[in-house]
Amino acid sequence: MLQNARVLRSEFVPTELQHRDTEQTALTEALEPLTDGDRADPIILTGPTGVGKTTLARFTLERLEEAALGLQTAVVNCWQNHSPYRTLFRILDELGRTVDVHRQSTPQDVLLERLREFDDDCVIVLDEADQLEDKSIIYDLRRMPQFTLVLIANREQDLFAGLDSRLRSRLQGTQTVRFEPYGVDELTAILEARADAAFGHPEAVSTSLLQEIADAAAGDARVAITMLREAAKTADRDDRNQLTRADVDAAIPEGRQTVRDETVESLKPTQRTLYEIVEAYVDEHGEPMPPSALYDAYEEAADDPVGNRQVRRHLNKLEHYELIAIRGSSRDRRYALPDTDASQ
DNA sequence: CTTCCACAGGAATAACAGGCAC
DNA sequence: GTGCCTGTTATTCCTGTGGAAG
Repeated sequence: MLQNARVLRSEFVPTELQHRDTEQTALTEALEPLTDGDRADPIILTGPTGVGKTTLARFTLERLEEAALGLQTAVVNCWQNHSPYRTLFRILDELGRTVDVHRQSTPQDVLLERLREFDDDCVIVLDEADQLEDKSIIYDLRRMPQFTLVLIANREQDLFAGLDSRLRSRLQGTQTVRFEPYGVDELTAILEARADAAFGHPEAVSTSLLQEIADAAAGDARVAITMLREAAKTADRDDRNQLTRADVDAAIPEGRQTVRDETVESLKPTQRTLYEIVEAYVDEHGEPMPPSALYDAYEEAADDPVGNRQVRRHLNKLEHYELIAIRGSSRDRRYALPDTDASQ
């Protein structure tokens, strides 16, 4: 039944965006000067996950590249490239300027120098910019006149946290486009469009089933599309050309799990061990985990355990990735799972 | 009130791995 | 190969915090 599975990938950029008109207009207008060869001011996109921030940025850049000849773009995910070095490397990579830059043995200063020498107009999108380990590279990039910055973050305050005060005051004046979670109807419409493109025939899935998925996804399009993909995979495997309620009901928890697994996959072994320990403890006891129990369990589980301090560093990373939640200070510190509450 | 304890997290430093020049 | 860069991860040492025990 799957005619075009590609459109069910969450990173797929559709040819038409739905329910993001005001955001789209705002971003397009902010980048307008580039079509005349001028530099545009930085712009910030904020909102929870799965509301189309990244998709809109990519979508808009594609249009812009058609309108402004010679304009270059670089989209970098700072979650996956959180060290300053990696981020700079990725930007150069996106711009095709890594030819004579050798991984690992080229100092960060040289990467910055390469960027400084770059002489075409260019839009740099820092996706998940709040995850940057060292945000001073935002400052460095901003000072280079050929670059226009688009900063994407879940919450504006996370982006500003850890920013140099000079830069903060400058960025505070910049335009922010805020994305709200999709409503059930909006999400259903998005799913409908994807379903039509993915399955050659319109009766493959009923609107009410899509509505059910949209409702379960709580405004997160990435989760919703993943759920639809899981359901489609099941039907495809059984060689059916229609999605059943059973497919959908099974896909709802699966889709959620898949999204989480994708994150856990990218963790380093130590981090994954720690995450699994916290997850297992909370599952079993139904309450957050106290530090001593966590350290003991970790030393038990790891074959070559890392030191106390390093464990804490990894736990902070996990919190950053929103895989665990850290509550309380000093004595009553507890490690929990983040509340999957989408009402923010 | 002082002391102790469990814990957090900063700073300096070391160990390591990839890549380059020789 | 050796030596020398680099970024990354881990260790060691340290100071600070806040509740509990004395």
